[in-house]
Parts: sequence; C-alpha cells; structure tokens
Amino acid sequence: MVRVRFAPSPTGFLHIGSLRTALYNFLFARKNKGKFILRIEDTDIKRQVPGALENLIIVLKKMGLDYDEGPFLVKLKNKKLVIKQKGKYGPYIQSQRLKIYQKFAQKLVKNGYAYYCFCTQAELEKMRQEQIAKKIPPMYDERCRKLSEKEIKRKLEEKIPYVIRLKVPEEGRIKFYDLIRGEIEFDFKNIDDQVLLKSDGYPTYHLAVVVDDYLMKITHIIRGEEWLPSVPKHLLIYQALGWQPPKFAHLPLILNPDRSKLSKRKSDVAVESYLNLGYLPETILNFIALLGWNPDTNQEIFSLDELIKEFSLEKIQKSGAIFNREKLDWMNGLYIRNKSVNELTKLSLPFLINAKLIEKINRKFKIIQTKEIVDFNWLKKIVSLEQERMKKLADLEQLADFFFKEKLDYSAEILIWKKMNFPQVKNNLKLIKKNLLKISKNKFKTKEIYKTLEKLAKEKGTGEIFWPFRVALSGKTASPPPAEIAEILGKEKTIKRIDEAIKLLNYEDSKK
RNA sequence: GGCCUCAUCGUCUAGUGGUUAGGACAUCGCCCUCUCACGGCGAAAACACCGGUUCGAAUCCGGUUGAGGCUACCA
Repeated sequence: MVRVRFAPSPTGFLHIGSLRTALYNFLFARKNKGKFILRIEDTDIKRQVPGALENLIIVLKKMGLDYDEGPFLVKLKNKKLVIKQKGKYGPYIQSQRLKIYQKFAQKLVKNGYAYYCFCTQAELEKMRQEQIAKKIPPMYDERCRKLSEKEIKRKLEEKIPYVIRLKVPEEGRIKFYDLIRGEIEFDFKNIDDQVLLKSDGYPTYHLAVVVDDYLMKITHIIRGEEWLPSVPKHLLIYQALGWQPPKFAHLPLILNPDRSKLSKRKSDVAVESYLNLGYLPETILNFIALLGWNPDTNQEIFSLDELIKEFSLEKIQKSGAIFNREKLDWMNGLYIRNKSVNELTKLSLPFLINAKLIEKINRKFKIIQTKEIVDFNWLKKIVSLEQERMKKLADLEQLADFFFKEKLDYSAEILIWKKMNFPQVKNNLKLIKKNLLKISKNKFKTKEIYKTLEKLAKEKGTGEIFWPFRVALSGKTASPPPAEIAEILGKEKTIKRIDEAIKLLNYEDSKK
C-alpha cells in the first residue's frame, strides 16, 4: 500500500513549490490507490508564524488537495476554527511528538550511532570562520566525539546544554537509488556529523523526518531536490535504527526567471496571492503539474482526474523549470473562457465587491457610484461580454469599470477616429444620438442598435461611427463592441454618455 | 572552495541510434474587424562545447563549460 506525505513547515504562506510537491504526492497516492498524508514540520521555534498552519490547511482545501490523514480545521458553533487531526499514526504535528524524537535520539546515543555535543554556538561559529579562512570545507571537527565517558557524565551532571549529533563513519561510501535520478553516491568524508536533537529538545529535520516517515509507514518520499544532499544522513539513521528506508524521488526545482530556486525575493511565491488575483485553482494545479512533468503527448489541459490517470514518477523531468507567468495567464484565460457565464459571474462577484464597484444588498447588488440596484443577471451580461478578454478574475475591474461609473474620465483625443477632426466627430456623435433616440426603450437591444447604426455607418464610414460611439460609452480605446455595451447601459445612460462626449469635444474646441 | 544534480527554440517540453528535430506560451506577419479580445492561417526560433563508440548520434560513453542545489542547534 502506497503511503506518501506532504510535510511543509508552517512558516508563512503556502509556497508554489510546496504546492507542486503536494500535488505530485497527491497524484501519486490517488493513482496508486494509496494514502496521502499531511504532516506539519514545525520543529523550528524561531520560525513559528501564528496562523500559518490554519492558512496552509485552508489553501490546500481551496486547491482541492484532500488528504487522508493529518490535521484539519473544524468550525465550532461559535464560529471559531480549531485544529483536529485524523489518522491512526498521529499526532501529525511534529511539535506534539517531541518525546518520540528524544527517545530515538537517546537510543542512537546508547547504541553508539550518535553522541552528545556540548559545543556552544559561539565555539562552532569560531571554528567555522577559521575553517573558511584556511579554505577547508566548513564541517564540525568532531571534538565532542572524542569525549570520554567520564567527561560526558560530568558535563551532563553539570547541566551543560548539549545537542545530539549523528556519528557519521570516518570513511566509506554510501549509494542509493532515486526514482527520478537513478543511482547516487556520496563519500562519508564529505558528510557532517549532523545535529539530530537541538539543545532546546526539538529534533532537527533530519531526525524528525526519518522517525516520522518510519512510524507513519511512508513508502515513498517525494520532495524537492534541495533534499538530495541530506539523503545519506537519513539513510545512516535508518540503518542505525534497523529500519528499512522508503523509496526516494527528488523533484526538480521550480525556478525564478534567473534560474535560481523560486523565492519570495524574486517572484510571487504565495499560492494565496495567485488565488487573490483570480487565477483559478484548476489552472494553478494544471500549470504547476506541467512544470516538471508531462505525459509524452501534446495534451496540455488536464483536469485533476486526468492528471491522476496520467501521472507517473518516470515522466518527471530532471532539470528545474522556470515559473512562466505568461503561460499561466494564457492557461487561466483558457479556463475562464471554458466556464459557464453563470459560474464565472459567481466567481467574479468577490472581485467586483473587492474593487469597490458594487456591494451586496440582500439578493441584489448596489452600484456604489450611481447607487443603482442591479441584479445578478445584469452582472452576468457584463461578465459574458468580458469573458474572452479576462486572463484572471481581477482583470474585470480594469476591463469593465465603465459600467459602474457615474462619470467617465478620458481625454477628448481618444474620441477621434483616424484623420477626423473634432467637429466631424461631434457631428457624428450627434447623428448617432439622433438615430438612437428613434429606438424605443424596450427595443434598445444590441441587434437593433447595431442595425440602426449600420445604416449610418454605410454613409459615414464604419470606424467614423463606431469608434467615437464606443469611446463615448467606455472611455477606453480598447473595449467590447459598443452596441453590446449600449444595451447593458440602457438607453438613458447611453444617450447621456454621448452627450457628455459632445460636451467634452465642445470644451476642448473652446480651448483652442 | 567542497559535495551533489542538471543541460533540446526566449520559456515549458516531445524525442530513448536513422525525424524536414514535433507541440504549447511568448514574439512577429496575415485574415476576421470601429478598437481590444477571441478565433483562423503563417513565420522566425533549439539539440552548450570537444572527443570517442557506431555505417549512422539530440539520443550511448568520457571530458570541458555553464547553471542550480546543499554545505546551520532552518526546513
């Protein structure tokens, strides 16, 4: 039975790279009808961030990566969120497992695979500086490894703070097989006597990960390539404890545009911020799945179910992949276009509200600037019009703000079509107005409007009519077709905006 | 510096000894068109380098170069 885990540290927001690791673990588990486990590696007290764990769980849920074991959130009657845990191998939060790690650390010491180290941080730092100055690789010089039983006993009795270090063999080599990279070999002489248990009683990653993966019966460790160099240490611990190690698969890194490891400094790495911009969860999953994996076909669009069906570790790439925002935008646009207008409108609502364009009032919506009350269907028309133009949900604000504005703010210049002049444009706007006025209010629909103006356009020229009309309605040089905007705006507001455009032209003319 | 990993268009990738080196994003051009977008058609664009092995190498081997990761009482 396949059992895999996603084991993040809750040090802030869920990182795009972590999300991909989670995804691959999830896919591998589901593909093989195994279990997917969430384990929290919070063994560094200094990096604790309040609320980070809750946030992590929420984002994972939004992304649809369900796990079979691990911590989850429960909403109490008083609406407070509490963390509970499911699964029989728990607790799944490492800070709640301290005694377990301490027990195994002591066992390693007792059996001669690890030792007490009483060096202070200052001593270690000094040693490191000297080594760097001498241009020798900075490594622990193992001075405490040579301590006599008596000395150790004395220091322990004196309550001198200590750490427990792994006793790495002086010589020899260690070989292991990685499912993605094949055989990898390390020389013990390059491996440091790693600290396993810190002086505060917390384990380091290296101890905790081995103990938990064993105790939680993990069969495959799928994690980032940055862990590759620490595999020998882990193997040594497995050996010392007499445990069978799981299989390893080290994923290629996701990279900044400059090819360094994807980082907060150089890129937007928080999954949440992509969600907040209106990238759809299915886009994000699809996109990062393809960052380092592909199924040998030209298919690029995958539902989560399709990903599960197609996924295999063998098809994972060995080299890192740059996180390419442009392709993400394209893919998100594609997903947006494939949504039903109804669903897309629902998804867009929070963005319109957040942009302070509308607010929700009971089952209807109030346009904040004009104080008009509109319904869902009216918003749906707007979304439908902008759907093919949206790359992400947050784009709607820029794209469609003119529907919600009391007064448009644009320069008269943009009303001008090609080589026309102000009087000509003004004249055409007057003609447009005159013709639109003939349409009755209840017939003021796209088709009718278009038909009416088409006649005018035949006489005056298409661009000469539709361009100024469109700009008058939208205040933009780029927008959807004007007849459709006019229908949504309604006859009254359409005429008003034409009047305002004429006024604007008059004003500009008078300045000259 | 040491150790480890990696190397096909700008980017993501297909390719596992014989291909006009394929696709997608981005770019550019054309069509559609009042604009933008969508859509359609097309163009430009890559096997890092040097040696082997082989009748034949993007593909196998070695080296060089380059890039990245790790080198903490962080994960």
